[in-house]
Amino acid sequence: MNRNTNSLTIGELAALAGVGVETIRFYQRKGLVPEPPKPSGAIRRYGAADVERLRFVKSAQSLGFSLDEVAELLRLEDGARCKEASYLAESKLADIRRKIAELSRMEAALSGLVAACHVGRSKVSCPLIAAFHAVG
Amino acid sequence: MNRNTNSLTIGELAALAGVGVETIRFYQRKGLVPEPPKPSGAIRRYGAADVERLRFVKSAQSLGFSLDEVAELLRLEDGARCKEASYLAESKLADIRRKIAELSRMEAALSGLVAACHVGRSKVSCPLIAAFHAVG
DNA sequence: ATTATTTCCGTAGTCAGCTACGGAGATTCG
DNA sequence: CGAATCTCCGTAGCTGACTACGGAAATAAT
Repeated sequence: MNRNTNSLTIGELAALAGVGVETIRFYQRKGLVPEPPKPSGAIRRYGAADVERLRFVKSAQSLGFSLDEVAELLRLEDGARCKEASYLAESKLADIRRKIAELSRMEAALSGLVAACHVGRSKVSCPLIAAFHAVG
Repeated sequence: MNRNTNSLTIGELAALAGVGVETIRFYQRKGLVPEPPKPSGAIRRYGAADVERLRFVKSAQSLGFSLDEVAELLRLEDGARCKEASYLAESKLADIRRKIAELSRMEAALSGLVAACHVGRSKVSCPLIAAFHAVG
């Protein structure tokens, strides 16, 4: 499993990244992941970088980013021009920080609930929504 | 705008929560938000709690929770039994903490990129994906 | 070498989450 | 009071993100 050799078939890539083969093709059509040239016969080969890229797409997606937004994040990874990259990065940073803040409020509310449950009695009400009053 | 009076029509509720009227009806059918009884004529009335609940749904959704998962979070809010509530809460807490950890790695990677850009020269590459190598 | 997988590629179907439509009744405005 | 606006409810259509299908060509297995 050499880091610089592209020895994987699309099926192996899919298995390693935890997605379906059809999902990879779909992402290729959208330009989210590269469609490498055919080295020998008629079968494309993939490497470790492709596995990581696919995992990144899935992670970002589970954090509430749409595929279009993931594409923007990937443009940063791919090394856009500094000026525009930093502009886009700042905007994404704001998104990310907002998400972290909201999740932190959720976490506080839920861990409070769990703690109250473990202690025992006490009126168990879950101020999950209340934790969001301060949000935008 | 009294906190305990339900004086809003569905249209006003939608405007305050920043969603469409049809979206509210859709959520009512799914059981995510209550469909109050008709007080006088044939028109339902809503209050501040409904506004907060809708905002919560939208927030949770933007953090990568599906509507089914949001429904589970809301069951906690609605005061499920302590035993089961705490079990579900612990599981959701794990989700939330994983999301926070992933977002924090993203944040570190991106703010590093922005800092490098502001400093000036230096090869601007964005190790966004690399920040995820440690993830599960 | 023949059979079984797998790849490739295009097109079509599926599911979640809305969004729009239509028509009857309720409410509000001038 | 009459017209415009809104609500109610059911059903149908749309977008994003897959997922399945089908048939030819390539590769792997026995």
